[in-house]
Amino acid sequence: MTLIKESSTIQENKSQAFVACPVTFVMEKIGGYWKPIILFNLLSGSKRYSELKKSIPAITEKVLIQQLKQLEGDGLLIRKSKPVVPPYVTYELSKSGKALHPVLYAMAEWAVGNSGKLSKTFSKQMKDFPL
Amino acid sequence: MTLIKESSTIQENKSQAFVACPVTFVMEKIGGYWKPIILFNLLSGSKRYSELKKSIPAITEKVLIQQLKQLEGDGLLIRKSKPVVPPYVTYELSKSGKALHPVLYAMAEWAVGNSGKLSKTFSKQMKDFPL
DNA sequence: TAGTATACACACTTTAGGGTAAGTACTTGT
DNA sequence: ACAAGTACTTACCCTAAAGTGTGTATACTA
Repeated sequence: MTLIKESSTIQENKSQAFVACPVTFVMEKIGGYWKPIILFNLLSGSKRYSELKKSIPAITEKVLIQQLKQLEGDGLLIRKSKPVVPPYVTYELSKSGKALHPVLYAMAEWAVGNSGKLSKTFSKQMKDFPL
Repeated sequence: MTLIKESSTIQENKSQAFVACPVTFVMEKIGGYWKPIILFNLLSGSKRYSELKKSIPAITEKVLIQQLKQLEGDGLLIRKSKPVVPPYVTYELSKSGKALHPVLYAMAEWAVGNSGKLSKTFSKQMKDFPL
């Protein structure tokens, strides 16, 4: 995790917007490209690290843990590990993580309605959407 | 606008996730850091370029137009310009842009409920939330 | 005549995020 | 003896996003 330069204008700009706009606050937490996908995959319940990997084949291991750590740090999910060999680690949504359900759901609904050709694919996914 | 290298693994990864996950589809459209904020500011109605700039002081001009162009390109908003001097350009949400309202609203609600100290600030903003 | 306002455009630099590849520790299966 | 599985970690590199600064056309105003 590379440190953030204090003089970074980007960060200053972000923190400006951050206090002013609730939507930006959300983007700070789940704005990373993979985060919504990870949360989406955890909506259906707790999963092992390896299960997540299988669910999201396109993500690399480094990025997956990186994002998981950040989400954990932001209190959106909870990591549970059993002290066994081989390791057994599960991730599940925290209370505020679960509270994101309406957001993810609204996103998915919008995708279904506004994706044109893809809508059929998405509609299938929506059938499995955990309500 | 720099061209995207076809061999880019990132893009391949993204397009993989893109077809598989509705949430990712949404992130493709509004995933940029500033896009939700811009959309949020346009929810209340059409605005001139300069008004947007004032509403979002932290964004630079370059990034603002860049994002506006992308949003326009993705069909989320409509640009209208009057052929006068000085120029008079307004931006407003398109139909699918307006359809994002539930998403933005869900985000804002989540922010109000999960921001701790900031919740008061956000609650004030929510009073002005265009329903 | 110089200044102001508007909505950009362009070139250049910085930064954060993400990708690649390799390694670790320990046990179980062949 | 050796590979395989598990959940990571580390070091290095590349790219896309974002920031900085300057320029432009035109009309109105002081």
